[in-house]
Amino acid sequence: MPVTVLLVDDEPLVRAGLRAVLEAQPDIEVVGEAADGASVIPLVRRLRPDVVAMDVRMPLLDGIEATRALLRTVDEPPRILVVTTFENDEYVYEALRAGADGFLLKRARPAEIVHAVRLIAEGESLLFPASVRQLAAEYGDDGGNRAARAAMERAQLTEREGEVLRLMARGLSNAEIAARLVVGTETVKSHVSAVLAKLGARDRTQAVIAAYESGFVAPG
Amino acid sequence: MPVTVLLVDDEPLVRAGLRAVLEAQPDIEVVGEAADGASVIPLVRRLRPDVVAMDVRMPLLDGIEATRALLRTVDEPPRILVVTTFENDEYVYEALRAGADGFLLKRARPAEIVHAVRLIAEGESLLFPASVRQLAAEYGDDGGNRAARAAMERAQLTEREGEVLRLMARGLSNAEIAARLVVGTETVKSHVSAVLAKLGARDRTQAVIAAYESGFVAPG
DNA sequence: GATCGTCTCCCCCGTGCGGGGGAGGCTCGT
DNA sequence: ACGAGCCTCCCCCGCACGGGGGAGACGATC
Repeated sequence: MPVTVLLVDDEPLVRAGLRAVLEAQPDIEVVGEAADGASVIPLVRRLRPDVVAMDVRMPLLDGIEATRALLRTVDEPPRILVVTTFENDEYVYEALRAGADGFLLKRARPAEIVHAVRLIAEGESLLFPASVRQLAAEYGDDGGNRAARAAMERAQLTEREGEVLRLMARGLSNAEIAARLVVGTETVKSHVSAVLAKLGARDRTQAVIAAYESGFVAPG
Repeated sequence: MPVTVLLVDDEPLVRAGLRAVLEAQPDIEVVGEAADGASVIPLVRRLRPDVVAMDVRMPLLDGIEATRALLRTVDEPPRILVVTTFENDEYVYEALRAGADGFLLKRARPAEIVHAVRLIAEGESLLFPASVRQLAAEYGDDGGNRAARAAMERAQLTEREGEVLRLMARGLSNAEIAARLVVGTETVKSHVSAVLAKLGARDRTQAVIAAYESGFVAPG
């Protein structure tokens, strides 16, 4: 059975584009569309899609609130893929925090969009804004430093959060990080939580993966 | 204050070599030597070293038993760095399982030995047999495939364990891995535990780091 | 002076994780 | 036929982890 998708975006053009891209796949079926966040809940109840591809910025009810509403009011809620125009959209982090499962740039290539929908449908998380990896590619992966710095800015990690992520990527526990930074473990937990939210990671392992994949830390 | 080290090895030559290498560092001090595992406990009680560099294969009491004994009978036990001649020494995994904090090949370069002692003293774990990284370097890092395969053999991961590690390195939880492999979560836990033990990793995060560092999985 | 962001620390709470055991079935090699 | 290794699943258990809140202190910015 195919993956069923509900498209939610205020721009018809975007909906049409997504539909075209997704319907080209034999295993993906677009079962409905909505133009604002408020229409989503009843549509989801009726259509029961596997995945909701949802814009963050919409009239009536934005993607964040719609995500919260879905997860709160619908049992067995669909997986939620947040779609956005802007690379550095803080609303996206809000949405991820609200329970969205993934992140997608509208300018992504069709193959990436399809890939994202499939991954989400499989129950996995897109753990890092695709933009970051793109960014690393754009910079030609010159060894990681420029790309890492840019990725940092993209994810808007503070200096302290960056330190913590680096230590996480060396395998340290919260307690060890606390000792190293000479602060309390509760403080470290705060920073770790902030890092996870900003990277869209579910746990420290995913955060470390993101650190490697983005070039924020380099292997070897 | 310097890092104090106790050397435990049945070969005087090895002890002398370690002493020479370590004493060359201003911040490291060798405070004692022992030729067998049985002598270790009283020496540790008296000298209270920060780090014990211990051979695995020794007369009277081997490194594994000595490690267990130390951790069981001494309060505030020292950090334990396991030293071995053979790259693929299953005794080492036993020792790590018994509570040793790190792993070191006798043929390692002086700088690596010093680095290992410092890391251990800082309270961190050497999470992956240094041999694996060396190995990756030996193979010239040809993209990771040959090195990864060799690293696999080095760590003696079974096929299933390799699959599990790969999924861990994609950020999947135990439950997600179980779903993916169509087995129970308890089974996945078994495999994960095996992977952690074989890699000398403390948790899945360290295992994933090891996977990246060894080239077992490639970023990008 | 007020506001914002960062860093620091605190509470409660559920649960996924990992260690410690064990055990049965399977294939393979001898 | 037997053991070895692997895969599978089970038990109990403690704890680090991560989410959800909140709050005070400081500096920069407005």
